[in-house]
Amino acid sequence: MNSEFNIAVHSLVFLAYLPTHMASSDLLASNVCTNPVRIRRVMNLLKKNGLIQVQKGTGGGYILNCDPKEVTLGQIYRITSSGSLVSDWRSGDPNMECRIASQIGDVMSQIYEGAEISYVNYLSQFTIQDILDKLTADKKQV
Amino acid sequence: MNSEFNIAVHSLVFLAYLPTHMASSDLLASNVCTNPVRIRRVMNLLKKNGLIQVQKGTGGGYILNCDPKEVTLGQIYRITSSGSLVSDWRSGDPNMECRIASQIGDVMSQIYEGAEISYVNYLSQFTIQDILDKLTADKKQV
DNA sequence: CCTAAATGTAATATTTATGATTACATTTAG
DNA sequence: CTAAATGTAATCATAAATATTACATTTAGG
Repeated sequence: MNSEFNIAVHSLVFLAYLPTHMASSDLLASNVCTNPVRIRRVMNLLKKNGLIQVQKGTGGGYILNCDPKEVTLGQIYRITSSGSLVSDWRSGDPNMECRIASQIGDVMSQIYEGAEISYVNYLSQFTIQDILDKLTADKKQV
Repeated sequence: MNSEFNIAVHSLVFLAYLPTHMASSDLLASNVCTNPVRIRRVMNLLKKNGLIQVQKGTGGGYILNCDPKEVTLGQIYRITSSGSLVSDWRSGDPNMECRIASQIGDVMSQIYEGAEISYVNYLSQFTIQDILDKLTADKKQV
């Protein structure tokens, strides 16, 4: 899987952590440890889905536009990475005579479709706020 | 995800389809549409886990050594592709000051661990025989 | 009105991952 | 003894992922 899902979750958690602060792509990039262009591309997806607001020009950047308790990792996955579980390599070949070789590609695709649904369901049990809470919980003193 | 899981499933279904036939890596490779070296590597994993028997030398090859009604895609996934769901790219960096950036890699890893478990559970509902049945079921006449 | 700082986005380069090929040692039936 | 098979390492080729560069556009503020 590519890592845009990670970038989206990280960025949203960051924005939820500083909800009044306008964060630039440079700031997000250095926190996430990637480059600003990737951040802008991912943020653009999140904007199109209404999860953040964007301010262009001087002093601009990104700010949260959703309730972190309501947005789940399942939603974010669907926005950034839908279909990524499906193997792009298919065994066999539809043009072959053999019933196994000619059809198994389709059968495996169906199974991956189901896996995708089960994966989204799993991710939907976590909200942005859940992740933020894990990160800001005070640690036991040693 | 890499495609060794697909190759393993396809090969096992093929062997289950011809349970008395010794299939060479060349034969499997041409049915799966890949090269014999990959087949042998994957078959070797399956052999180590007792799912097939191998006969070296002239006239050798692979033959099923399990009950296709008992072996699930979950088991096969664990053999060939365990951990492949975990994104190898980590956002943030443990050495940074920021609590988000320094810890989110670990938190996301935990989530991927859980996803892996849920994925294996999903795959465990399908057996080799289930796949074979889908492929050999007679189609409606048109 | 100008400038500096920001996003949007395309094009390109670099790096990493995946898959294919080649080569050869080993095994074994006949 | 030979031919046909597996096991496996090394190398090559291709594809995918990520980073960089470049530049058009937007906009706050002097």
